[in-house]
Amino acid sequence: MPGDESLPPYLASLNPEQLAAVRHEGRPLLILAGAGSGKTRVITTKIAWLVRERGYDPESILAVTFTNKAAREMRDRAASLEPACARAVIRTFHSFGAWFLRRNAAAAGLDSNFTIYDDDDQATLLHGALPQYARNECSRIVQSIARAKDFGLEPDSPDLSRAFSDPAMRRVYAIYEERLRATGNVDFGDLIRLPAKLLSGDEAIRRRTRQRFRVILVDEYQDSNVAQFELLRLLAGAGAPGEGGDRLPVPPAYVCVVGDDDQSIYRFRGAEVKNILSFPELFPGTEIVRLERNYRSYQSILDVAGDVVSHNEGRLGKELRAERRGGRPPRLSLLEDQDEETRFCARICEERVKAGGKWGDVAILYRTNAQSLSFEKEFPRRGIPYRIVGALRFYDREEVKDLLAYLALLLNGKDEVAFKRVVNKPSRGIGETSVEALCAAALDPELGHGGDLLSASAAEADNLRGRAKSGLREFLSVVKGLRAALGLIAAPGAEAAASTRAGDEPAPPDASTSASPDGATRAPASAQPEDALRDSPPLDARDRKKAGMKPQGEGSLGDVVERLARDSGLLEYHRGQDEVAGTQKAANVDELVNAATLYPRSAEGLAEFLETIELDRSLTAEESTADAVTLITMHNTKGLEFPVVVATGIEQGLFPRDDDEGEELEEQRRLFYVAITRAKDELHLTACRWRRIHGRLFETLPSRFLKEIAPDKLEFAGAGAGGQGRAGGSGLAAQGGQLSSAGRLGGRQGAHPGGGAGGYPGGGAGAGAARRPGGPAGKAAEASPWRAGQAVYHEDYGSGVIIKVQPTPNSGPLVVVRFETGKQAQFFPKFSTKLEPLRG
DNA sequence: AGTGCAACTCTTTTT
DNA sequence: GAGTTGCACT
Repeated sequence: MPGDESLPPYLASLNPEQLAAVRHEGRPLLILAGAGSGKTRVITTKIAWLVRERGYDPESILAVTFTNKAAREMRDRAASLEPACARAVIRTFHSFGAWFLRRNAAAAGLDSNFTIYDDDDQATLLHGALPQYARNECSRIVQSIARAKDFGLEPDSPDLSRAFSDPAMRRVYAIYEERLRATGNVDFGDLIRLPAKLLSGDEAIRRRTRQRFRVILVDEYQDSNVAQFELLRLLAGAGAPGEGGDRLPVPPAYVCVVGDDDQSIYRFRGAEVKNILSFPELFPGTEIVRLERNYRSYQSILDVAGDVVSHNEGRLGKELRAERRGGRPPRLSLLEDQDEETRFCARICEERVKAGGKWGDVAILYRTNAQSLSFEKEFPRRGIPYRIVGALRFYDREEVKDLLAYLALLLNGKDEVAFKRVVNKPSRGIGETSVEALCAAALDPELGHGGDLLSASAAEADNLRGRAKSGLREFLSVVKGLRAALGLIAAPGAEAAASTRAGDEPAPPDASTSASPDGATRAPASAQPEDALRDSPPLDARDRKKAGMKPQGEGSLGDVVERLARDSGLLEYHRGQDEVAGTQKAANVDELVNAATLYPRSAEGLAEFLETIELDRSLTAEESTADAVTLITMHNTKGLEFPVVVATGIEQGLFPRDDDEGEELEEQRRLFYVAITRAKDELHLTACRWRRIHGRLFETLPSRFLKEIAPDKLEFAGAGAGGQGRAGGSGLAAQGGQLSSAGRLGGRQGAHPGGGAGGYPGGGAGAGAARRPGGPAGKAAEASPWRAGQAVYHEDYGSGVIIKVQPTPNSGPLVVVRFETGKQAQFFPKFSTKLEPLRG
């Protein structure tokens, strides 16, 4: 639109494409927003514009993102443009799903106080149902089940093979589902799948929902999976070729999705790039706006990013142009090993600060979390403050999870996973046998406990022996006291706290909702009122803190958690552990108590507290504002930017992995693209010649991605081993040539055992020879029987074939063998007597 | 039932 | 290297 009118200030600074995206309305809109193109600004401004200029009720606007952080930022920024936007529903996909299910719990067959199982809980649940599968097998199966749910597949879906290769898994999936439904809880996949099921199966809910949400915005759309697409389609009431065309008297909602196909990096979690690639076909009449002006990086950095991603096929096509011309080319440093890489990174941080910058200007990026370790060791030594994003999660700690499990059990006595976790914690003499008996009793239809383990425990306690019996009684009395404190059951000798369930319909006198002999009541399974969806969304902990909210009245949830820590004996137990092991467990317990003080002391407060934690597990105690270097995985950097970025470990075998090919390889390339485009001013890339993986040393080559960059767009810094300086400072093109040949080798590493060092321009003959006792690499390689493709025989496993060979510094080659049985194993032929090569 | 030791698997990436 | 599992012993 031409600037022929005077724009209100909040629109005036937008560029023409951004303005067009903001002021678009009507048909579906796809905004292709390149990295750093002001995407969040466009979405938030668009929300404000719809409310202000187009008269939309903020509550009729639904905006979904993929991370809690993005949702928070979007909420804050929209509200700062237009205060009424605070009433819009701006959430992550999963948090929206939870919100929706709580309001339609009965129809979905759930407890309204359901909790959300993480992958660990899922594995525990499955292991309980099918003990013949080992615990770690259960973890893997459960991952596949999650994947199936991402694809929107049910146990009886015909194309379930998309998630499982083993047909026996169909039954396992079905059993898992049955067991999960018995707990009344959900897993992450359910948060998407169940709302979609409700919407497609229940016309009243569908109508109500569509009447409410007239605008649907999706951020990071390239990361959506099949189930999320389904949900979007049902919410919108459009884009359904065929079946979605129901006869509701509600026109389709206005749908606007924003994304960047080049930044799709969650395929492993079920994300479908196809969703964004084919959006225009799935939502007929779609209009596309491209945001290609990058306000973040120098052109020199974008050039590199562009080179890399141009090697992918199947893109919508987009070229980022920097508003900041020029800049120094990114620098590639080929280093000897991880220690040198660590020191290299430290030096970059130190130099930045010496030059007047801040620690916080620098981010160190890596592919896997394990790589953070060497930085964590070295940085404190050198006095470099750092912050690790994503790892070391507070809520994953043993002691914290124990307390959370107790809390979940208070809300829902059918929570088998929580029950098993805490019934004997600290040790009360209740062994596995007793626990299994109690679970069986709870699920036995004849006994009528309806899966409620607390009720079953109370009834069965007498059938246990000695210590188990008294221990269980003890446990039950702790639980009972806490339930009373929450107002879930009438407190003995106190005023009926049950009536303080604020804001909810009064609990019906329906006898079926009251099961436990100790008087525990389950949440009422009553129908939801028509306008249930009118509730404004609950605030999360950060919002609460910011608003200085403290629960009024009769104390906070913190009191309950504190009492739980004391009564259960866990606090005392952990104090003891801390003394023995020098840990901080008791302090973590305090921390959790502290977090809970922001919530009211009620069943609702507790459910909200748990949900916040379950959905935002990255939440650290306090977003520290201290100036510190950021240590972060490449995945976690999406949406962030830093003046200085060091992307480490750009090595073949690590990034990409040797077995990455096809779609997966393209995804890794996109991940590299994301990493590169985080840098505003300065970008460094590092690759080590020796890399320690699983505590073992491997010789590596620079990543094949590096040779995809035109040599003149990178600056090369040599190996610099022992501070010897750069390798051949002249002729970048020549070095690029060497690198290219390295890349070729890298792609076929298995066929060139011991020949890896050729990729390192700075390596020099001396250093290389010293590390290869066998003399010239080529010769040694030809003499060796350990080559990929070689047939072998193993005393225990039979015959197989070598699929990969990795040189190591001291142990000779490491060979990976796939046996005819399908088993895969690695050996050091130097040490193993059981493996021998077969003559072809 | 709980402890201690040896062996084994695993690694991407996260809502 | 780490975390977990399985087994034997107390």
